[in-house]
Amino acid sequence: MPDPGDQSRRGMNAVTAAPRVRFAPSPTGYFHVGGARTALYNWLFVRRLGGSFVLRIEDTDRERSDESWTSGILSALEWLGIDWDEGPYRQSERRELYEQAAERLVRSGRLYACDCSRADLESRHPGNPTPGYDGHCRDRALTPGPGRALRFRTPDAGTTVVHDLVRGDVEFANAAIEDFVVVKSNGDPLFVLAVVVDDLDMGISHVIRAEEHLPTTPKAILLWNALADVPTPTFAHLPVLVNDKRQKLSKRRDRVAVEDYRALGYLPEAMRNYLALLGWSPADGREVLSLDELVEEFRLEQVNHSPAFFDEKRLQHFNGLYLRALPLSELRERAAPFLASPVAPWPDDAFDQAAFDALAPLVQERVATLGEVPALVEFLFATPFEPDDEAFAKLVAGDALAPVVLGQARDAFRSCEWVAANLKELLAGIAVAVDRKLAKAQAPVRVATMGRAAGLPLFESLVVLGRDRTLERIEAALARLGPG
RNA sequence: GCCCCCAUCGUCCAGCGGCCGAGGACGCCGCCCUUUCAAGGCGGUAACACGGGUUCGAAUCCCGUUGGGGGUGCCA
Repeated sequence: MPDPGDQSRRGMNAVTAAPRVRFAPSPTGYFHVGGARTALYNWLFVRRLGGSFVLRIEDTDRERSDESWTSGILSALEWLGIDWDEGPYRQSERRELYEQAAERLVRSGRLYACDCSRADLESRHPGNPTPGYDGHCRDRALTPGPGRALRFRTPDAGTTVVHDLVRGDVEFANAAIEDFVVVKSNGDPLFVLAVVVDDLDMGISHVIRAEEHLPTTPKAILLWNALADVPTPTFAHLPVLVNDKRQKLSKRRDRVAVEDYRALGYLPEAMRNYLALLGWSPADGREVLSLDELVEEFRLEQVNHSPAFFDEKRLQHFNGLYLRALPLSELRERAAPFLASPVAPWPDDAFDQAAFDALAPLVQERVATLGEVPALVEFLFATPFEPDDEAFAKLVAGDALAPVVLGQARDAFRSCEWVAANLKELLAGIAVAVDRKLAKAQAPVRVATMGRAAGLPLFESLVVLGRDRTLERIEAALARLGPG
């Protein structure tokens, strides 16, 4: 009998044939960036080699899985531009395959029935915090049936080696691998069985997934070799993504849903670029790479070994780069959803595309995400217009010269030619008159007309705002200051 | 507890025995530019966890320690 851990046949597959990979998320929560990176690495790997990307939904846990999570995963993948060649397959629809495999393994003696409850184990090993299964039912020859789980009879000796493209060979002593459950006592197949049966059935050549799966891989290999006489897939275990406490990203604890970033106005190409660089970098050190360049340069063998922190600041940097590189027409299209209901802080009929377009170039170089766009142009569309209280208090009400500046600006703006250079020149003159730098003199005018202490360049903005509204707002500010 | 993985600036990466008195990027700080804010330019800050080996020579190889992480009894 061959050593079940024997891997000598490995390497015969997928060397010349096109690789087949699978991305296999479980629909038990929103899709987070760690899953997105795993999907991306699978995708990059297989695209250059002309292979196939299979999408498989691992929903064997009926308690925790939900179809709504599945649709979220699919739309997030689409948004990122990660397309699939097959699927999505659902493990919940493939149950028969797992049952057949389990039957075969029972017949060949690799699986045995077990009726030990958790309490039984505890009573046999009181106080033992975490022992593995003790093999109690191994030789009891129980008949499989309801109320009895199916366990895999693991070898007592020898070693199972995981050949990993990222980590090299990782060895596990078979003696340390307990007889693990493969089918629950209620008949449901467990993840480890379903995955192996599917990978086998789908002809998967490379299993590229997060490092958290590495410890269960020897079990999968044992199972695989018990089921079929074909080489196991090649494995690649990617370093996990961690939070600021260096713990694995968790759906419950950490707010890192791909959908959230989309809603905040991150571009998929920026997200992709950033994600690709989380755990890998091209040989030449470039950091901004197009999709084609990523496909061309990406190598699993170059993937880092240590966990990476998802740094939103850095993502933001990449997003800004991509945003600024967009042609204006494209920026306009991408920004559109953020300028309309339900996102925009103004009614749809208050929006004026031409006004936005006029300021778009100035907007473009000031935002890191599309979500920041509305705030910059809100002064054009907000109805009614209300200056920010804090800014008004500080830069208008709190400035003894503000009434003078505002009053003179109103007078000067009343009849001049309405172009930016003119407005600037007029206000510069007022600045001189009140003995101030232009930078400080423009502050009260900015707050009165644009509502905020900082934002787009003042004069260009006023040109688009128009003379009437500009004068109205200055009057309103003066009125608010009251007489004297 | 046991098994496994990992270990270079705060963060993400480069480094695969001499080119390293450690390089790039983000962040942070300063300066310049400037109608605010950005963007941009320039400069600065800051790391090989520790201890043993191996070697003429170690961030790079080996061992150990420490630290971090992951997995672990019918989740995936």
